Amino acid sequence: MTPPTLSRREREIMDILHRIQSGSAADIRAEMESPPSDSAVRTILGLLCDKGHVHREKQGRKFLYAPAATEGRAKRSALSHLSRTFFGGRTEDAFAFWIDQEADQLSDEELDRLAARIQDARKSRKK
Amino acid sequence: MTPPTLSRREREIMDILHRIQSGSAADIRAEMESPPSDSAVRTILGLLCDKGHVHREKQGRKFLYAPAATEGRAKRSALSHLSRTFFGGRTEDAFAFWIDQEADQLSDEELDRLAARIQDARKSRKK
DNA sequence: GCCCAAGTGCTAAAAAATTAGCATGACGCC
DNA sequence: GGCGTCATGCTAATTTTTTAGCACTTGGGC
Repeated sequence: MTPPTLSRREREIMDILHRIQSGSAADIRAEMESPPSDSAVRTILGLLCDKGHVHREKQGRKFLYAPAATEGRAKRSALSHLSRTFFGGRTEDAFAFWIDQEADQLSDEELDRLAARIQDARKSRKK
Repeated sequence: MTPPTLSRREREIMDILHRIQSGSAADIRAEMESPPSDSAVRTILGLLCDKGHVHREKQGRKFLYAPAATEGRAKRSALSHLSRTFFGGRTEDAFAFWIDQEADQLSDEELDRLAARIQDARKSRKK
């Protein structure tokens, strides 16, 4: 579908950024598995800024980097891509699969909260 | 976390393969946005086979390519990566966000089925 | 003000990915 | 069997990514 537009390292960094929300070049480098040099990381960060995927602002002496898209937007996009790729876009199927997978790890309370939330969503929408 | 091990085109092809389940080199090429030459596609497919991500078997005159991992395993892995990247691995948070996002698009029946499935899962585990 | 440390971007080299061209092998048809 | 078509896998060239080195800037302490 929409072709991946990010290189390997670029994607790795975007993932980290989504995970940690924001951080300095050094913070990001610290999260990489086999980090290249400092300057290599900054080069990629620069590219991501150019492409508009990352926003940065001066924070004292250093830069603070963060995903340019709002958190909600990024989440929606990731969820939607996953749903299309693995479940033909059928959200219910995706949910169902996930629930079956995760049920073992969740407590009764968590499951109850989830079920309740579904009912809430059901009511509060429509109209 | 675990660094992306696939290049741009490799990932694009893996996504397509997960989407269409299996297909010939030509089928896969047809799904790409700006497809390169035939042989370029086959080269990448070959690499993916070498790396063990793709399985292929002779189907008459041509090859049929498919993801090497079982469908369930691939789905679990994708879901888990997403949950860790965007929700700190807190599955309940991920669910909750998704439900809120999708509730509008789902019918009452679908929501009910989902809620029911949660309760089923809750009962059928623990023992 | 002067220095040190931390942080930066640029540049160019190395490595990896992407690509097309081409020669080869299999299949079906006449 | 001979021929054309389709599909394949190499090979080698091009393009993109990834990388480190280095010189420059900024801020804080003394």
